[in-house]
Amino acid sequence: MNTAPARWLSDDEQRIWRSYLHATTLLEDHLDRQLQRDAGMPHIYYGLLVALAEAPQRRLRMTELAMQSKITRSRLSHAIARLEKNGWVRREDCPSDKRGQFAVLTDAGAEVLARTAPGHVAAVRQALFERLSPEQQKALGEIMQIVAEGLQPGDAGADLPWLR
Amino acid sequence: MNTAPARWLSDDEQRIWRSYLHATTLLEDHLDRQLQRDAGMPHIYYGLLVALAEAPQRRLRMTELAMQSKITRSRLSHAIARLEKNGWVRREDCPSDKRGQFAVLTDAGAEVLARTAPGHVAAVRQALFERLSPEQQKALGEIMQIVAEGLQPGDAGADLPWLR
DNA sequence: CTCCGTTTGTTTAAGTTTCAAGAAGAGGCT
DNA sequence: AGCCTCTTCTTGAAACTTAAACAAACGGAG
Repeated sequence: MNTAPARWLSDDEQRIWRSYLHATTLLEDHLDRQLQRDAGMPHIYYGLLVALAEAPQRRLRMTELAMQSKITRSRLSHAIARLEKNGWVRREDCPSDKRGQFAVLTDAGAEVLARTAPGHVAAVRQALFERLSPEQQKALGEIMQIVAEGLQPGDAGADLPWLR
Repeated sequence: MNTAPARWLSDDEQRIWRSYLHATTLLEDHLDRQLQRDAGMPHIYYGLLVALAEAPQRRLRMTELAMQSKITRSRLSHAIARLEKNGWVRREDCPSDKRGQFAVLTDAGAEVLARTAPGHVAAVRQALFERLSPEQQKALGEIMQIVAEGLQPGDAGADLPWLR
């Protein structure tokens, strides 16, 4: 229950918020379609492969991968099951913690990434970076950094030197 | 087929893009949870009720509602079916076009909106506007406007009733 | 008027995500 | 050792989204 006077959004704020909603849903749909068509998987799954490709030994613990990707472990479990069925990822037991599992990028997975990354990058570039001035790009980065930090306090300053 | 040299993202661009992905997924999850808890529906469904509430006669043709909300007609069809089951929306035949359907906000739907809007606005405010300077808010609006326009050319400032 | 391509909205099935519950190991405490 | 609690990851069912196929109605051309 909230006794404070419910403050609505100003006209400016409403415009900004709606632009945000439109742009983010359109962009997500756009990239999802692009990747579904060219790589046979949705955007999030692609992100999982990227995270694995960048990790040492091409492998990550399930929990760490889930956190990096901002998804629940449950969702990750299903997702990895699917990627495993595609032969792009394989699971390995963790020797030091018998509860643990590693998700490991297979050669086939790396190959899919190598084949589809250029097209995806091009799509991102064309939909976002090519349309924004350098100042706007910089502002966007700062804004999104602030928003993310606000919603997930604690993972920030750790490895983000540019935020001070 | 693309013969151009596949240009990867620069370090700066990568940081910006990752911040974007993190922030947008976190914010979407955050608002989805908030609305699921307080209003019993996901964010998109809430947006449909808002669109109807703002429309003349509290009603919109399915196609128009789908376009305003940036979703497919198929998805809308399912969504309205669910909202109808909740008693928040009802369908009405269009007299002038026998294929057409109106989605109409019911009193119960309006009541749900009135009850839950303040909490939702507060969540948006707290997660976004309270953390950004006026300049950043302005920049965000411009950036998102550009991105949306790029992905859906033709619906720009043209018809935005909320634009007053 | 009939034909033909388009628009409107729904439906089915397959895939994805969420939620709640649960199995199993880790780790501490007595 | 036994017990308790937390963490890790998985499972199954329900909800949601997507893609493709579809029926019905529209509307223009011949």
